[in-house]
Amino acid sequence: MAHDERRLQVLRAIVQDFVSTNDPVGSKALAERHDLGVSPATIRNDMAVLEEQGYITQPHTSAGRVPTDKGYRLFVDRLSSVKPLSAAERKAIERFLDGAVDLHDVLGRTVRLLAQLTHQVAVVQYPTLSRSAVRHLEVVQLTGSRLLLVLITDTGRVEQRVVDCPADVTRDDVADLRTLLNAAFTGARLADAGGKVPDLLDTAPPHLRVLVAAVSAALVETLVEPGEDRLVVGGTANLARVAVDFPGSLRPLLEALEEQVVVLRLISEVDSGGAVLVRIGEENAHEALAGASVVSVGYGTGDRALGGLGIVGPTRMDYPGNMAAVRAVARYVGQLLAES
Amino acid sequence: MAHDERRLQVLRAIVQDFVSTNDPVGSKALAERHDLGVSPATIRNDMAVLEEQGYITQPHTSAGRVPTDKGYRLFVDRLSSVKPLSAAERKAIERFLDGAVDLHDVLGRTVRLLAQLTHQVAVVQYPTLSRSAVRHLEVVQLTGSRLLLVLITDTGRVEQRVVDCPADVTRDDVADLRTLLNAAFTGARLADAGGKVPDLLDTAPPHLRVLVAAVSAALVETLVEPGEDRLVVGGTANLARVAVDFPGSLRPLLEALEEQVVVLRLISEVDSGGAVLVRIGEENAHEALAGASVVSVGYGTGDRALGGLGIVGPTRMDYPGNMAAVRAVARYVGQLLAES
DNA sequence: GGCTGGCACTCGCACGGACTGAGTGCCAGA
DNA sequence: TCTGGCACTCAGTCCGTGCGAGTGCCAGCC
Repeated sequence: MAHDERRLQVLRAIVQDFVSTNDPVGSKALAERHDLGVSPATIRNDMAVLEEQGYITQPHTSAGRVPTDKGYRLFVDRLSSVKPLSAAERKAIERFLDGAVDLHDVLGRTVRLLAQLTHQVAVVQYPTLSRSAVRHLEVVQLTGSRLLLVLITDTGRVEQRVVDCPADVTRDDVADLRTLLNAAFTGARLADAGGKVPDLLDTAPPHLRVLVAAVSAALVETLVEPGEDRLVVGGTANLARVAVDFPGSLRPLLEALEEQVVVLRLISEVDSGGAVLVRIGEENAHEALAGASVVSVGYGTGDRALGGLGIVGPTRMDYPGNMAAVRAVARYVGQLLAES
Repeated sequence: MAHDERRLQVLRAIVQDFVSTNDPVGSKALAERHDLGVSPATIRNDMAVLEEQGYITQPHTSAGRVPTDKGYRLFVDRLSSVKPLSAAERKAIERFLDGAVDLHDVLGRTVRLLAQLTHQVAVVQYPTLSRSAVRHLEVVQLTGSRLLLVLITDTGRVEQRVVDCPADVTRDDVADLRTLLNAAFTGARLADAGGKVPDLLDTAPPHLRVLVAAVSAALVETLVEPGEDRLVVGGTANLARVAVDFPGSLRPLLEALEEQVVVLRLISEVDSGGAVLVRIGEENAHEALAGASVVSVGYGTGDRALGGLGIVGPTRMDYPGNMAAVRAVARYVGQLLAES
């Protein structure tokens, strides 16, 4: 029906205007600013229907309309077209990320870049350990019985863990241990590492068994520990800019961002197909994020998803633009990590 | 003169009351809440003098008085006594920091702890590389000509850097390189590393010279690079709580906190004698911090300062309490790092 | 049947005046 | 040198009014 079609145009126009002006939008302004081909009165009728269906709402009786979460959802799903990045923006991404010197640097730059492109808070997850493979394991002796185990993954992540051994170990033991560990684990996915421990223990020379057991335990623990899925957050200053969209206070949101676990869950639940995921307002489940939207996507090398990245902002945000930025940055980071 | 003495008591009372209530404090309230032994009228005379001297000011004509930066300065320097931490707080520090599993973890816990104790934004600097010593250097071959150099310091910091070599290297070369590097640098202060490079180059076998040169260059670069002085920031949610103390917006402050360089300079300029440093309002030089105070102190093992840590908050803060907390945490972190 | 112009109605908000009360400075007296 | 008294100042609050944006509804038109 032609009706429905026009009503959707009206919804789109409302979202666009509201996002850019932050004023509830009325029928008259809408008719003036958009070529809808009908009079304000007709738009009013459409708005009444849209409101009844729950896509828009009025803050108070004599005000214009504002999109609801449901309205934004419809907008994102059916009304927004892909907004390609400008050449300048693509250029900026390259310029910004090239010259990064290690993983820490790459992710630090990524988060700043994303915050700058979207004017929102950006979050980037470190490549998940469980999906990474072992590039090298290093054992450094700290004292007689304390060893430092250093894990280097193929994604460039470096993790360390102090291991206390039951007894003093010799320099030769350390060297043997290093050889054994690398033979067993190098190239293996960390997710599979746990399964290799029994084999390793069987083949290890008896006098090293205890040592190998202690060190493998630390290794497996390192990757199982969910706290080890790190997160980089940046651009919180952008929150101050949009403070007006968060009545009450920014506090719950800032707290949620510090509570890495919460954000981690959001960011790491990425679509396996590589699509950009948008969670709007109440869809976020976590209370502190009820007034916020999260745009996230997985990044990876080739077919392997390494982690997630995305942005957090008010529900009143430029979804098409932010989705494009998030996707572009993820793609570029994926490439960058594949090279190294 | 007894006069001066009482005037200082009045200033102290004003600071204490204002910090706890955030209301400009008047002569009557002061006389009621503190045993100054004189009438409000007398206090008014003292206040007039204090105002003339620039220690306090009135937001508007018919309001009470508020301390100026200069007033807080006098309070910190002469009027505040050390406020020992409660047993519960000491206990909390121990409980919080024990069980940390690596340096990253220690500093993460420290920043959270400090934010929680002081209800302010906390910042902790990673142990400065230049003051650390090399515990171990590891070389991992990524591809034929790309090496990953991993530096482990005696403070538990692990840094990595990718080194592109002019030509392919063999496995034996890598092993030799590792031995050479560790022989030359292990145990040396990183600040002295640059000076050891020429010697190392002289003694290195000719076929390894180019390799050693490339890798040493990367090493020296890593430690010279000031960007490598990392920072952990936490408790920004506390800013929202004290938003009222920052009239314009939190934005400049949040930006300054993200601009690590700015904060780094503040935090790393610590007193060599180990005293807690307080910078109040305008004393901070940096514009965005004009309305903020910074309380910082160096932490270290024994006589060696490794880095700085501290808090950032509104000028209206509990100086004695925060100074005590910062000092206690720094002391504990120093111990913790000395052990490992 | 759908669109449009007209119209009465609602209600948030900005403006302005009056009031209140906390706090001050000053002065005369103890 | 301190104190009580007193006149004065002025930010914040409350309240009433007017304005204007925006709506819903209805009768008429295509």
